[in-house]
Amino acid sequence: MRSSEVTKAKVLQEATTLFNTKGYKATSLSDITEATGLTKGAIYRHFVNKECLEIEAFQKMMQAIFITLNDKIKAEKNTRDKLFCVLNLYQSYITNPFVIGGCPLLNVAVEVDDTNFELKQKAQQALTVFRSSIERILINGKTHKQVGALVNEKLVATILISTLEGGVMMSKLEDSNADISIVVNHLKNWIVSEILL
Amino acid sequence: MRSSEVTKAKVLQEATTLFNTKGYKATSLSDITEATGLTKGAIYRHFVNKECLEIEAFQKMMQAIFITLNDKIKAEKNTRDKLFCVLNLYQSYITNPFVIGGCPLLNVAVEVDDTNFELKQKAQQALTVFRSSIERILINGKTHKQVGALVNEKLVATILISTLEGGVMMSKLEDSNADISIVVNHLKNWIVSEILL
DNA sequence: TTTATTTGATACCGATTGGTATCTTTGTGT
DNA sequence: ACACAAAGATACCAATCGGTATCAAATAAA
Repeated sequence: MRSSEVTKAKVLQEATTLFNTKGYKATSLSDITEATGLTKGAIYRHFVNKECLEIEAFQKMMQAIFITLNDKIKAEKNTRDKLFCVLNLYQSYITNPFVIGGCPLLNVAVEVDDTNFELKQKAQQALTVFRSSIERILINGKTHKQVGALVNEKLVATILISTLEGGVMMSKLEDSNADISIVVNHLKNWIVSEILL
Repeated sequence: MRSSEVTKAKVLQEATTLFNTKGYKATSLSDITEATGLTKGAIYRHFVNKECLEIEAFQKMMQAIFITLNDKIKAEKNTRDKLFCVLNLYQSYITNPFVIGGCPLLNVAVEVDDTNFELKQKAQQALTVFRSSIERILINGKTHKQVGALVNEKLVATILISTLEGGVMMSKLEDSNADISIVVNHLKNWIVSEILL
């Protein structure tokens, strides 16, 4: 790894953490220079402006999450355990912060408005990717006779994501893992009793 | 109403909208002076600093929502319709923006960190109030034999809030009411089939 | 009507924002 | 070892931030 790539990676790493905890707009360049020990000149050598850094950081974060999640999904054999990987991911946002600051998708989705056009677009794409990977599990589950044929996979994906995102929001606000645990437990029961065969 | 009260109310009104759409930190004093047509001097006559304005605006917004919601709940006779009032409130965040910018509780919960101590505390209190008003509906429903005796009202309240908040987040991100409609419809079915007698 | 108080406007403050031009240093290929 | 390009540091920029001291106008009390 070239030294410049190390620098860029360090900037992305620190910026990612700051963006996901303080917020994108609320994180200043000086926050990033302070965290990295670098100067503004060094940072702007690798990113044309702050908006590009924001987008790259978000993309890199979501990519890392998706890759990790997909690996875990692939490692499981049956539909139930594959779906549980998704629940465990959200549980981990609170209990075992893979990336501190909660769910990056939730954070961006709530922060952006119509002035952050590109970042919002990236968040929309991330949601689409996430959605379809859940739907794919369910569709594959149907072909393997593990999921009820009448199950609406779009509906299930929406309910899973919305409930989990809300659970993360509540747990983060309360500084407690009670809510996300309740949510995950409830969804597990729901999956077993209503989705799976 | 004294003229100074009119001014303060106008500032709170415009600030509320801006905070709930752009975000609290992202809304500057000049945004507010521009929206109200007033000057900084006039605003700081009524609010000691921006943080106090943020807190008062959030409090006023949540109070208005709770009062409206409670009125609608009281106007309904049975448990089912009372619970549906809560669902309709969240549906309205998207379809009939009582206050534009989505759910104020969600917005604050996601934006605040440990540096916004007081605002976070107010959001926590709002969640507690909201939670217990749902639990109260369920407890009253039990005494009137409309809710199953085995129903865990804390769990139900958590599931309802988390799912609805997540639904608002998704619908706002997608600029569509598809997700919140799916969520509300699903929760209505759940309430009828699993909660009510 | 005169006086006193409140309310809002103006002009300013230091600090910080994102961003850039320039210089020095570092590393690399020959 | 030398030349050249890439990377990072320094110093600056205009614009904006939240906040305030002061002044004028409007209102209320006398």
